[in-house]
Amino acid sequence: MISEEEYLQQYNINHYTTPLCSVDVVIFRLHNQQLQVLTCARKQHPHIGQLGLPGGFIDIDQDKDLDATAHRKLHEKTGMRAPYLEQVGTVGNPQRDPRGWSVTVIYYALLPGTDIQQQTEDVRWCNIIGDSVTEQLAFDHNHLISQALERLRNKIQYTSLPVYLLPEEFTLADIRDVFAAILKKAPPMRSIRNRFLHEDLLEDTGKKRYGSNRPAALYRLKKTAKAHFYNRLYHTTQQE
Amino acid sequence: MISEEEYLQQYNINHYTTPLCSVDVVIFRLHNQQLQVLTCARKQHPHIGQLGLPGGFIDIDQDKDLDATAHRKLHEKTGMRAPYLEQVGTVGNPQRDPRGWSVTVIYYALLPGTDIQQQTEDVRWCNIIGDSVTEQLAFDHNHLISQALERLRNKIQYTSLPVYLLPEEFTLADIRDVFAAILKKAPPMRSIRNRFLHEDLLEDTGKKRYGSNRPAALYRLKKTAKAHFYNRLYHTTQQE
DNA sequence: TCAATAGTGTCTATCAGACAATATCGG
DNA sequence: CCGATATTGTCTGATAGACACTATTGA
Repeated sequence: MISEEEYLQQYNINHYTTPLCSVDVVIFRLHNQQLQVLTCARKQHPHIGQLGLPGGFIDIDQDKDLDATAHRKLHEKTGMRAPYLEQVGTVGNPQRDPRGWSVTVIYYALLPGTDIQQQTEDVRWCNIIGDSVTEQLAFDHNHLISQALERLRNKIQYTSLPVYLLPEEFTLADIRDVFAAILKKAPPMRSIRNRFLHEDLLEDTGKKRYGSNRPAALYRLKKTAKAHFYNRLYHTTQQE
Repeated sequence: MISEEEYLQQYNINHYTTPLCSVDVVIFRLHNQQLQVLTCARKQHPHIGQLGLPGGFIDIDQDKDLDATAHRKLHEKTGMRAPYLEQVGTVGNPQRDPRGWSVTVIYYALLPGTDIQQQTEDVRWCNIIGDSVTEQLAFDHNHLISQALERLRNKIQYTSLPVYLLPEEFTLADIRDVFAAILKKAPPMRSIRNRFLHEDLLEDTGKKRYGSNRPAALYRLKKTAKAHFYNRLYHTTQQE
């Protein structure tokens, strides 16, 4: 029996058959009331040229942990730091990648909403229709989007996540519109109001948004605010 | 530029530096009102001889997906199929394994409670004290237990999971005791009763458990019952 | 009978939601 | 003024929980 020192000295991961291991990030944003996911054209085999999620292999030298890998992928494609990033889960099987048994850790991120067309370089924002995007993505990326979306649809019902999809200043009706965009239905304004104003979560900017109606108060997330968890679900927005 | 066929033909995962990838399972049970986790002595380097979670590498030839790996590990160590198994998340960093950057997918399982000592072969049931076991486990396995336990502590507050830690027939007071064992506090019996009997989840066996007091009705999970999600938390058991 | 635990009745608190009433803008 | 949307007031319903009361066993 050899010692642990000797074992580690001799150990070479490349002598073993291990699965591929990657990280994929589902980046959501709202664009003109439409929920979108960022995709980019693949520059390498397999599925070269096809759209896919930002993601790929862990950089053994650079990434200090899995979250760092996800942050890095996000930053490479958007140049931004996301106000919300969360791990969804991990899928692994021999079919999802033609190179063999492969494992990928799924993250999702929420970016502040925007009405501005930017459409930079090689990235493309795809509309969410149903439970994924309509484009045929590389690997099982359509399915990964479904999983992230399912988490998002559940989680907005008992957390303050909707505000992370909005610009810095927003009205309560904007929150309702986030629900409508993501769930195709929204809780009544009374309920949204009760919830989001009751907690010490938002602050009134004092500013108003004007239209041809009574102006709406503009709120902003408090600097100290963390993602907030409520202890009930809405009734009107539950899936059955 | 080569074709995808050529690329795949030439592709050999062993030419790349990829992280280690494993699955670890945190198997919970209740034993005499004490929450326990199954550990086993490691038979190989690294940390040979030390206690660790059941788990290890994916069997590329045998496992059809990650869940299958988790089920296999569970079955190898317990000879049982768990009534509840769920993926918790995935951790990865260069420190957790002396062989290098490593990723592990954490699962947890709930086994029916038992008062019987079995203590077979090489496995050992460790008591949960605080947020992990007191034994010093291999790798970061104490920390993996904490993560699984945190999920369990949250999830029993809005689901029917407590029943998966009980034997086939149980009383409502047994459910309360599950809460007490896991959270060190329990919701009032009135609330447990309201919740578990209101849904179409349990059925009365007609049998009673006798003691030196009024006998308690024995219930059983309906065959058709899936894990049930309630839409509120208990108030008295929330962490703050 | 008593001790002990099971189970019920009833009232309160919290919060989602229905719905009506009122407020404030542009035009 | 009117139409539109914001905001408030008030009542109802669901359900957790407090608490007192009743039920049923063994000793």
